[in-house]
Order: sequence, then C-alpha cells, then structure tokens
Amino acid sequence: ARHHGGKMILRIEDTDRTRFVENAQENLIKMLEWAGVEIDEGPSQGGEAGPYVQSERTELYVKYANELLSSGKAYYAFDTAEELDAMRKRLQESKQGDYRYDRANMRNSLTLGEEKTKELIANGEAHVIRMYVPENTDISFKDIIRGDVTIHSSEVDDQILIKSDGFPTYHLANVVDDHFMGITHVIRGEEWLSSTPKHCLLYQAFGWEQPEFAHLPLLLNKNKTKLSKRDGSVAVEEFKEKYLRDAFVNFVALLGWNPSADREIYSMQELIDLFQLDKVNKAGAVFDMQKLDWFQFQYLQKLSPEEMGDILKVELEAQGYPSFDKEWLNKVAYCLRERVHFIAEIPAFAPYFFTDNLEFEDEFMAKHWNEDKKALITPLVDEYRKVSEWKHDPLNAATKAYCEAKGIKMKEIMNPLRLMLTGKSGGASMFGTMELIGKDKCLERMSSFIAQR
RNA sequence: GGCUCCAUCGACUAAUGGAUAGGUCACCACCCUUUCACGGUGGCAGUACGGGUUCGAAUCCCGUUGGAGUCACCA
Repeated sequence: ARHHGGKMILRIEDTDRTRFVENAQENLIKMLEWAGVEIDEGPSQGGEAGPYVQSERTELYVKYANELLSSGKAYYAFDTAEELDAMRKRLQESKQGDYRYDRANMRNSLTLGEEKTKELIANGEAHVIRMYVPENTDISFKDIIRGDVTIHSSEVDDQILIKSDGFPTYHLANVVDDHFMGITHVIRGEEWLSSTPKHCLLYQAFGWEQPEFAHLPLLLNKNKTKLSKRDGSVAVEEFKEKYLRDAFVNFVALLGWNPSADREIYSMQELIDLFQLDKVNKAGAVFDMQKLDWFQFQYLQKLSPEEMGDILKVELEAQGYPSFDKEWLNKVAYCLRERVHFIAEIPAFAPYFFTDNLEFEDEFMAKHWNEDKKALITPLVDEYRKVSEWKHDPLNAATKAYCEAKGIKMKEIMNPLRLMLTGKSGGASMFGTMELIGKDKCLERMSSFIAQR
C-alpha cells in the first residue's frame, strides 16, 4: 500500500466469538507498531468507513445476507452438527473425497419449502444462512502473482454466510467490508486461494466490482509445512523481544521477494520504494532463523554505543544485576558488539564486567596456566601498578616493554592475562577490556589469582 | 483421497528464450590476529525427471515425480 501511496486500514476480524482472546487486539496493534506498520484507519484512529471491528458491524452483514436470500442466492439451513456429521460420513462412504454440503437432501429452505421454513424460524429453531453455489460453472479469477486460476463450481461448498449465533463467517464479512471500505487489492496468504471462488461468487451476486487478488507464498517451517503459531515459536511477540526491528523487517521482506541480485540490506523506505507485487515468488519460503540472526548482527553493528547501552541496561536489570554507570555500559556494549548477535547475550558472554565472582574455563586454565606462567606473570602485576593512565595504549606499551625486557612474545602473556581477568577464552581486545574493568579490579584479580592458583 | 497451487545449490534468491547459471546465509579451507570474533580471499553445492517447441530452454508446452494448501456454524 505504501508503495502506491495507499492507506493502511486495520480491520479486526473477530467474528468467531468462540475464539475470542482478551487483549488480542491490543497486542496485535502493538506488534504492528513495532514492526513499523503505520495504521491510517482502524479501531483506534477511526475513519470514514468505520466501525473497524467486525463484531460491531453485524447488522450490515445480515442486511446483505438478506439481500441474497431474497434474490435466491442464499437459503436457510437447519441442520444440526450431528446431521452434518452423518451427511459427511455418508458422502465419504459413497462418492470418494466429496464432503460438500448436500443441499438437496438436508433440512433447509430448499427442501422444506417457504412455509415450513417460516414456521421453524418463528419457533426459534437454530439456523444458518448458506450461499447457493450455482451448478456446473467455472469460476475464474485473476491473481497478480499466480495468473488466471479456475475452479469448478462443483468444488465449491455452499458456504455458511451467517452462523447460528447471528455472526457472519469470514467469507461474507470480508467481501462486504472490502467493498464498503474501498479495498482495491486483496493480498493474503496462499491458504486462501481455494476459497477465493466463494468470494468471487459473492461479488457477482451483489453486483460489486471485484478487487485485485494476490495470494502470497506461505512462510514455511524447516520441514516445509505452513509456518504457524502452533508448530513453531513464531509468535511475532517473541521476535519483538529478541530482534531489532529493522533486522526483522529486512529479513521477512526478502522472503518470497527480492529486488536485486547482489544486495541484502535494505531500509524500510527502500523496501517500500522497490516493492512490486508482481515480482513476488510463487513458491513458499522456509523461515531460516540462522539468516535472521545474520541480519540481526548486521543491524546491531549500525547501532550507536548509546543505543547498545540502552539495551544492555534493560537486559541487566531484567537479569537482576545492580545498576551500573550508563556511560560505562555504553562502552562495554560497544566493545563487545562484534562478538555477539544479541546485546542480551552479553551478561552471559562477558560476566566479568558485572561481577567479581569469576568462573574459570577448565580447558583454558589447563592450557595457559602453570608454574612457569605464574613466574612470568607475577612481576607484571607490579609493572601494571605503575601504570598511571589505565587505558588501552599505555597498557599495551607497558606490556610490550615487559615482554621485550623478558625476551618473550606478547602471546605468552596475553592468554594467561585473559584467564586471570576474565576466566574466559574469548572476548574483546584485552587492553580495552582491562580499561573498562578498571585498574583496582584488574590488580586485585591478578593478585588473588596468583595467590590461589 | 478430490480440487488448487508450486518446483534453481542444504536455506533465501538472481538470471527479455542467448555469457562458464550470479549473490546471500550456513558449511569448509586459507589469510589477518593478542584470545574469541569481525573482516578478507577461495572452496563445496543447484535448474527434480522425461518428452516436445526452437538455431538456442532454468525460462515456453505436455507428462511424470515430489512438495504444499484446502476440503468447518476458524480465520
């Protein structure tokens, strides 16, 4: 929509009252805002075509269902769930693979007649309104992504339009709302492709102009089945907690569509400018977390130290650490940015910045600590004590001078030093790390390590 | 099972009917190096299969195979 200067309208499709979830609407809106989707019209912002919540529009749907009833394009049905089950069982046993509503042999206004129908309704008998699908015709529509699609009417069920609770089904509500809300393009997942003929039939029955259809390829799990909240942890809320917005948007935008051959990183604005519906792929795309993490890393590198510090601060608080100086946190986060994919990993990756209770990696210790190393390093503590400006360059110079005096390579010193000060085999530049840990703590850690090991 | 959609490296993808099928993630090797990374260089790896049309097919057509979606008083 943004590419063509269109509006973003949010419509809440809450016609299934049995699946009503508290706060679902609020969460959905928050999630869309996070993803950078700006809503022009919707339940919160209002607009000419409101209300934007389907459960508040039932009168409209009933009105149009009645219109279909009077033109013979819909009818009442009184069948119970048990009767429908029996029908499907019967059909399954006779003709194979044909479970559609058998309107000629069920209890509906077609078989019962007008009078009996009126009587049943007057008696308060539960009933639905079904669409009358014409016999033996081809229903064709044009899909922007898939080209012409044709489905025979014998494959289309007499879809329920109004349920016995008086609420419409998606099919009716969607067509009526799209018409009155001026929707020009229906862009949705491929799972809707096979029910699109029902919608076409409704547009025809009302005499309304049909919108353009575009059925997007599905997002798939690793096993290539439809990605759903049920079989993977793909709730966008979870991504919202973990990933940078732009990284997530960039990754998802490139699933099923790609503007060029040799570039991966695009801003939201570039995506909007470049997007072309008819260039969208037809085949489903596997949602590859590893590549998402790569995007995350790329976007993490673009953050300012302040922004990294902000995230780190929140993360440390969430993990129950005491508070630290923000400027210092900025520096810590910035110096570790190339070693992690997520700022949230920092407390576990480099705990030595936030606690004095160091844990020493056994393997690293075994490899880089022995009596020789101890003898080599011990005098260095005093050398460091003399360093007045506890910063990367002076520390580097002091260490270099010490190594030259001893006639050894820097390498001999660096690993034991890292071991004593961090306990970890990996991390950022040693002298930069020492600068951030601070002189007092560094000297203390070294002496106590030497005393104990 | 019926119907519909789909098919390029393991994954995401690029390629008016015309170059050695290009790029990215992942993986591997090497380089850089003060650890771990980042980065750099290189490598592995693909047009599902069989026909047809064409001077020429990843591309168009047919078939096969495979995968997915759908078949609710859910959306």
